[in-house]
Amino acid sequence: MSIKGIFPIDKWDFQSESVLFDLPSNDLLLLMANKSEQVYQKGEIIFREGAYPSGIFYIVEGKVKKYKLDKDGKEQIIYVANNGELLGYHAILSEDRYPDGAAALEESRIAFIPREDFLETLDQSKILSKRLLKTLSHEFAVLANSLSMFAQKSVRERLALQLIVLREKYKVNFQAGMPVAINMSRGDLASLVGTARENVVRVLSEFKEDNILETKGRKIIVHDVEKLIMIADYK
Amino acid sequence: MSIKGIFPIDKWDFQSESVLFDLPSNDLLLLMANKSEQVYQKGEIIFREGAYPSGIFYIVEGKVKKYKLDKDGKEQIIYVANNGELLGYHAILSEDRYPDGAAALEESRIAFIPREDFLETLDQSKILSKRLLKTLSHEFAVLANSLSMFAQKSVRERLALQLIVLREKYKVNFQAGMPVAINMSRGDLASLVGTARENVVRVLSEFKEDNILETKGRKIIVHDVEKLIMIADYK
DNA sequence: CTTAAAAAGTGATTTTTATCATTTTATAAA
DNA sequence: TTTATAAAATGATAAAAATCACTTTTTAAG
Repeated sequence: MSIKGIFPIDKWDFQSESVLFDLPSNDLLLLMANKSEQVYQKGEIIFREGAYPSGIFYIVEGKVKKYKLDKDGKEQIIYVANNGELLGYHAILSEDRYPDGAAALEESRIAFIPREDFLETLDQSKILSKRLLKTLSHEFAVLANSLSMFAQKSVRERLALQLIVLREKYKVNFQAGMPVAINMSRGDLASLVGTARENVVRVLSEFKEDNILETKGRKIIVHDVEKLIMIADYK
Repeated sequence: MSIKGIFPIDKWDFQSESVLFDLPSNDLLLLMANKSEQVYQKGEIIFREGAYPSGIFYIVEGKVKKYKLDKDGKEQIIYVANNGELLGYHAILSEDRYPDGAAALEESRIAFIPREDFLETLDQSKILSKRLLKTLSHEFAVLANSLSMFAQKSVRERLALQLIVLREKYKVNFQAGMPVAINMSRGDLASLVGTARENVVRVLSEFKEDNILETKGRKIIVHDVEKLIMIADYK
């Protein structure tokens, strides 16, 4: 059984991979006319919060964290973007600066599309504009969910929830029953869950005790998603 | 001096009032062809989270809370919408159900625009579509800010911040130096700040001690916004 | 392989926040 | 005005989370 039957994954996941999917070839050609691809190393910054946007990015392969830094430099991860997702379009569309920064969570291949090409294609393509409206409204729902999660759930519940979501993102060539390794540092996990590193480690140990998961170095292998779903949803 | 010189209010405020402003009269006529206006009493529900959207709403006069309920019925306010703002368009655009509920915070006059009229106007009006893209991307920035606020700031800091924002929303015919009364129950304030009612009361008492504000019954009159800005921004 | 540096993990303690019990004050209907 | 009801306020205590100090393990460079 897919996770969709037992957990509402789309409440926690953007759908920006559907923006370019099967776009009319005219539109796609125009959009991609001057694209340039680049490989970002793990930890490398793609753009910084507050910078003026020069274009949008498409994740060909890899994972990217979108985050904000507070004035003490403490990082809060807003979202983990995966293969096929777009980055940086909010700033262009809102005619403002990047509302958050983006950095590679692992070695990632990312295409850059200049601002002008994006805006021109948008101007010509009703379908692109419709899809962006759809994606952005869905993102609103996702962020509203995250918001109330932070306001109302405990660290234990939030960690359980993020592990469920991350497990989906770290699936590659997944087959039922196969283990999934979440390869993320405790620091990043802490900044995603919104707590201190030590608390993440402690709750992970509890989860190990309860045979919910095992850790191999930094890798987290989830064995019992159902239990995580229980913990995330119920007290 | 306006608050904009000393506090980035647009980081915390949507801009959906600009969506319909000065829209070409053709578009506006089409959109408003079948609008119907209704008065909602304080506390009355406009739409419920999870319901299928039948249209969008325009706040002619009044204030509306957008909120989510957790499974124990505990409320989390996502946003306080004011005069001139639109409601309910996310659900229509994402072709999904309402991601949050909406209820009147005070007696409010609200216009309803049927789904079909909204979609038809959107289909014909490039400018409407552009404005929605701009508004939605800006909302992303606002929610990202709220998210990291919840994850990183203390109750005291969050309350200070929300009081600054609410003070702007409760300004009517404001002139420099004039007091502004925030007329909101401690319960609603608590669900906006994401804490228990008792904590809101306690922090408000501290603020009274420090001559930052006074309370008259449920009304909160802010005397020293600068101090609130200090508290919200700095430890 | 060895080893230095970085990351993960543990324990003790403090601080913050939530919860529960109760009193005081405001509000609005009779 | 009186009075019942709801909301606000206060105090004590419990629970959750943050912080600090430290040890152990992992990782990757030489």
